Amino acid sequence: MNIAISNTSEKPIYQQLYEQISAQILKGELQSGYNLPPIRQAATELRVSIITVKKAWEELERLGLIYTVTGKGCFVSDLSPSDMLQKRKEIILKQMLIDTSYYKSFGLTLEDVVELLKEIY
Amino acid sequence: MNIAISNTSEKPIYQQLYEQISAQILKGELQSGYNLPPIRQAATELRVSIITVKKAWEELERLGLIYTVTGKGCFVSDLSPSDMLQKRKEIILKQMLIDTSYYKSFGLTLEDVVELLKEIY
Amino acid sequence: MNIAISNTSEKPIYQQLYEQISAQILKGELQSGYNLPPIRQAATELRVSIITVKKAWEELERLGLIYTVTGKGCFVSDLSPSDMLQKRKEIILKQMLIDTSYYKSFGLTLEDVVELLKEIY
Amino acid sequence: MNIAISNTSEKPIYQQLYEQISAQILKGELQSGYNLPPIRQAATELRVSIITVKKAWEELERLGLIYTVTGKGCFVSDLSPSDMLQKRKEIILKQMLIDTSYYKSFGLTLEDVVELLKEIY
DNA sequence: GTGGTCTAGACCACG
DNA sequence: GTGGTCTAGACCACC
Repeated sequence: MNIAISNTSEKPIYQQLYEQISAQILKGELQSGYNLPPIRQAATELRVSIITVKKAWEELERLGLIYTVTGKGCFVSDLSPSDMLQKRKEIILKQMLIDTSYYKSFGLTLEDVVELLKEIY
Repeated sequence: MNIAISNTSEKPIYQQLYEQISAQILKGELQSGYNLPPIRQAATELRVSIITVKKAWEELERLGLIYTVTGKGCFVSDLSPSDMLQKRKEIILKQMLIDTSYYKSFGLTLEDVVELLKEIY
Repeated sequence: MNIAISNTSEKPIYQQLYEQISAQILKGELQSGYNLPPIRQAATELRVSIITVKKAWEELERLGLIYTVTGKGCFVSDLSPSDMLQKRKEIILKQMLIDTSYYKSFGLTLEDVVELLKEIY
Repeated sequence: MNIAISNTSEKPIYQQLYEQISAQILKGELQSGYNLPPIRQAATELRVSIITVKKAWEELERLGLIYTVTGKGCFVSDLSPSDMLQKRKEIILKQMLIDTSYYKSFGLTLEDVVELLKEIY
């Protein structure tokens, strides 16, 4: 569990949390069955409220990335590599559609975008 | 003035406003000296609050894209084509840096991103 | 808004809330565009926490039954009668599958269940 | 003893246990005098805690479906067929009252419910 | 005034 | 010790 929280970010904390964890799961850094830290422990370590952690965990469960066993803990779901690729693609494409509509509003062509990307990536 | 407002969007309305107008200015659709509609009129037409329009206009002024003449109205600034290109690049790169950091968090390479962009652009 | 809360019920309060409201929407008692009471007002009237109301409203939004306009309030979605029938059926069937599996575990046939239902309905 | 346990279910494990066993007793699958497996053995086989099994057995005793002989084990009670029918009806009706109140909250008539039941039973 | 978020602390059922 | 829920009160952005 390697999480960076920014209190000054525009993004809500719980969203920062589930975005980072979902990325780690879909990259394979957190493997199937991995036992997430108890929400209270995570809350203490990250210096946020229990409810904030809970909200992030709930979103991860809704995405099918983790499952909860009351009284035992939360665990990374058993996803096949193809499931993971599929989910990863879904999540990224969703964001990319927003990004491209922004670029398009400035009149950028695909070539413009690719060129700029190469500069900064 | 061709603006689309979404009430249910996550983006605040004033931000939707100034993003769309700044894009139109930097694309050259709204040319130097163009007289923006009076705040009250814009508010009525767009069915939003006067305060919301005021905030958007203020942000545009802060960006140097428009200037206000008290009692006469707001006008698109006189930017040279190179200034406009420069500003456009600044704004887009600022957003693109955020976008790419998100892609990177999922472990995507430049090639991955370009490929996905080609699919949906 | 006619809601009954039971603090002694096994069901969490937020669930009681969204179940009752979703039922009212799908029965047509709360019509499209109906402005739900502000969460703070609802919390005060129902003598529960703001967060509890928020959680219920969030679930309703997730179900597509209401939508939120920040700064303005929450409103019942514009569902066609066929959409409503569809959603109602989905929700009820989901529960009914659980119920029937319970009846089946006792060896009851469809006829047994129907007969008992007629007795108590 | 043919029991299926779900860790991710909303129902507590001890409840899953006594519901399934009580159903088996009342269906006649477990007959009078049947010696239930020792708590420790059941716990091992079902991969749950001893405490959990104990709680389920206690609930069954409370329902009058089994009795304990200290040092010898737990046995299915000697119920007459009419007693069993009576108890079975009680338990099922109790649950059915909850179920029907839910259906009623959505405005369903007896006919609606019966029709849906026929679809899925 | 409205929703959006967050905190700190509490009680409960469950295992 | 774990998750599940709830409270009361607070600050913020937005309209």
